[in-house]
Amino acid sequence: MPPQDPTSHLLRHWREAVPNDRLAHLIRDVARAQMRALQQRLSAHGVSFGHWTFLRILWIKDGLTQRELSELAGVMEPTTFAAVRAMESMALIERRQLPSNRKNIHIYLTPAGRRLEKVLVPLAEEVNHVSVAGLPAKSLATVRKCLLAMIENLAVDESGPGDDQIE
Amino acid sequence: MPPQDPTSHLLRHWREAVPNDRLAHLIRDVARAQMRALQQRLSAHGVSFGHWTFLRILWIKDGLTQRELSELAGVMEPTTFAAVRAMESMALIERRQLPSNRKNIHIYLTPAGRRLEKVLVPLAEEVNHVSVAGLPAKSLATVRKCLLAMIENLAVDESGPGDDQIE
DNA sequence: GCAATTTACTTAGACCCCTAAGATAATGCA
DNA sequence: TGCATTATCTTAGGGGTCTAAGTAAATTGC
Repeated sequence: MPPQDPTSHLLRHWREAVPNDRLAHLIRDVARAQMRALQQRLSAHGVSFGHWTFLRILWIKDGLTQRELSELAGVMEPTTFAAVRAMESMALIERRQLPSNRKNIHIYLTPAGRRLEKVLVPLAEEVNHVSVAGLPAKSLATVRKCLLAMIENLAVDESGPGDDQIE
Repeated sequence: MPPQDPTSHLLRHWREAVPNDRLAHLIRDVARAQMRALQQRLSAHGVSFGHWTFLRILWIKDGLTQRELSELAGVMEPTTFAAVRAMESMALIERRQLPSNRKNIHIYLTPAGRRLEKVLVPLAEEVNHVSVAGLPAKSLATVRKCLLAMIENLAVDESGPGDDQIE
């Protein structure tokens, strides 16, 4: 029985042929493996990974506009739009227009959406826990610091050439 | 002029509201930022990010079957199939059946596909270079080690419950 | 007050990745 | 040999993400 799951392929791949270079691929593969692990757990509750991203934000504060939600999630608006539409049809959220502004659409959790917090958050914590098992806190602090620095470096790269912003 | 690029959103997001937890999201965001950075550079040469993944492997060794290519890339076969079909239509690769086996399809680089190596590899190296700028080699070694351990942890999680393999 | 600009949501289309299932060739075994 | 099993490629369909462009409301500036 050959291992069917993608993460096993990944594992052999990295064990057998790690070029000293190509940190990017390693990061990407970890991201995918983590996503799959969470997705698998979420699906038992009828929630997709994409919804999780937005629910997390809404549990902290709802009533945000789609634009605000997009910024907080770090995705473009069409992505948010699609997720919001799907979650609305699942009755996890509601979209309301306030009389003060007919353009902005505010997203509110329904009771069902709010209830999911207690169910879903432990699943994410479990994935986090599983994935860092056996790793010293000090190393993880280094990982966090490096990843954050990489995001900063890449943000400069992305916005840098072309439009030099006034910061 | 509000910053339009997603990485800037990400950056503010992580600077302003880093929960001590949620390493997963950080990893995911770095992966996306890196992918965007490379994609942007590749697109100048008419190559998509998906093609890059497979070209990298084929530059090292071509003539692989789609199955083998999938394993090495760490993706499922339909993903490989779509990429291979696209690259064939771009004349970067050729698909050949050997007389010994009419089921297996072997993927070979065309001269055009092979030539891209010299053009594209430096772009990936540049992204790597940009993203780790200013980070000490020792920290990066820790990052690499942790990420590899995380892949192992997640692979166990994914294949573990259900079918206990004989290893 | 109204035209021009900006902002926010939406649509359309593309790419990457997955799962599930279909088609066909190769292999194993009675 | 011939049937059952397995392996490989393929198709279908869906989710998540992006860019580019369309629509409509709000704001700005004359």
